Amino acid sequence: MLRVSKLTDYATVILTHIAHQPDELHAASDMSQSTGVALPTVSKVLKLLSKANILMSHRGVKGGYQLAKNPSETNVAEVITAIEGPFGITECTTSAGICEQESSCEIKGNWNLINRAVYTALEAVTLADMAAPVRQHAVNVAMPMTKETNELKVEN
Amino acid sequence: MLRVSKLTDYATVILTHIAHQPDELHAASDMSQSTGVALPTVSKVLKLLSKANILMSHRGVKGGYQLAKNPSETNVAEVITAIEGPFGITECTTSAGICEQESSCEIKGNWNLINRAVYTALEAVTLADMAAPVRQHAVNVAMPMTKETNELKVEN
DNA sequence: TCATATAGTACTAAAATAGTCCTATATAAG
DNA sequence: CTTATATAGGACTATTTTAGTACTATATGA
Repeated sequence: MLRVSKLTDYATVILTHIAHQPDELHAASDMSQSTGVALPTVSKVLKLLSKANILMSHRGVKGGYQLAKNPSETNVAEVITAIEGPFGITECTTSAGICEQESSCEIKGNWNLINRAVYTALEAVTLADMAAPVRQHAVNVAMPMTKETNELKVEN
Repeated sequence: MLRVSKLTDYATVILTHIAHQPDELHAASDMSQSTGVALPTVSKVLKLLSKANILMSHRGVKGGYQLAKNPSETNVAEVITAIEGPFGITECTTSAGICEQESSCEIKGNWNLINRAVYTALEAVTLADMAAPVRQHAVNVAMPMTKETNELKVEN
């Protein structure tokens, strides 16, 4: 588990598809056909992406959706946030004040660090990366939490 | 979103607590009191952790739980897996053959890379880290997916 | 002005998660 | 050897979240 929702998965598939032809308008019905996802569901996803300024929409006859930015300027973290809301690996990461134990929680700070690390990893992957074949990628993640350093260091 | 379950969160709190006194036995009822989580729920978590060999259990009077290994030898990724099952950021990452589009999916490979990156980030954080105060940590994540390299490179 | 496409919202159904309870088994102490 | 106490394992219920659908409004090109 620790899974993105199905709608988020659809979103990445749809966006990758659109990224291959960034200058054309793509109607929801076309996207439904080419991805195999039901039209109402595709529409829901496209609306959410549009609201988050990842897609631009054009109404009316010959309308449709297209990317709002270059494929390299939209990343996976943004897509997840657009579909699922604020990014948080624990409840208290997103919204403070819900957990009763929050004030005395010893590990809240560490969860925040982990959250940041996961976010950074997802932020580093763009639509351009998703549209490219796999073999041309490099993944490099290191997250040492040692006692040698004395300050929080997050690099993107 | 992209959230670990509440039970996983409880698990980390409980394990961090136990990590402070690794040589003592901790009864479920004690853990319930000190964490504020209901006893049946705490028990459920402890059983799952025990089954995954993260905790050792002792039955009977004066029984309880203790860490099966050193705090530095258990990491957050293991804890998540113990509570939530196999680690997978998308459905197809965990179990192939469920998604109908899998055979023609263009982005499956990229999701696998992302999954690996997230897992590596979580794997790098141990119980010893969680039990230590926040300021003594360093987080360093880089995940360039460029066209310059020609092979998959994953470093832990 | 009409056909077609998105916008927005509300609703229903399904699935995953959380939480509880009960019975069995092990063990230390009296 | 009996009893109190603790975990083991499984089944079950309730709750919450997610997925999916439907309907009405609005924009736009022909």
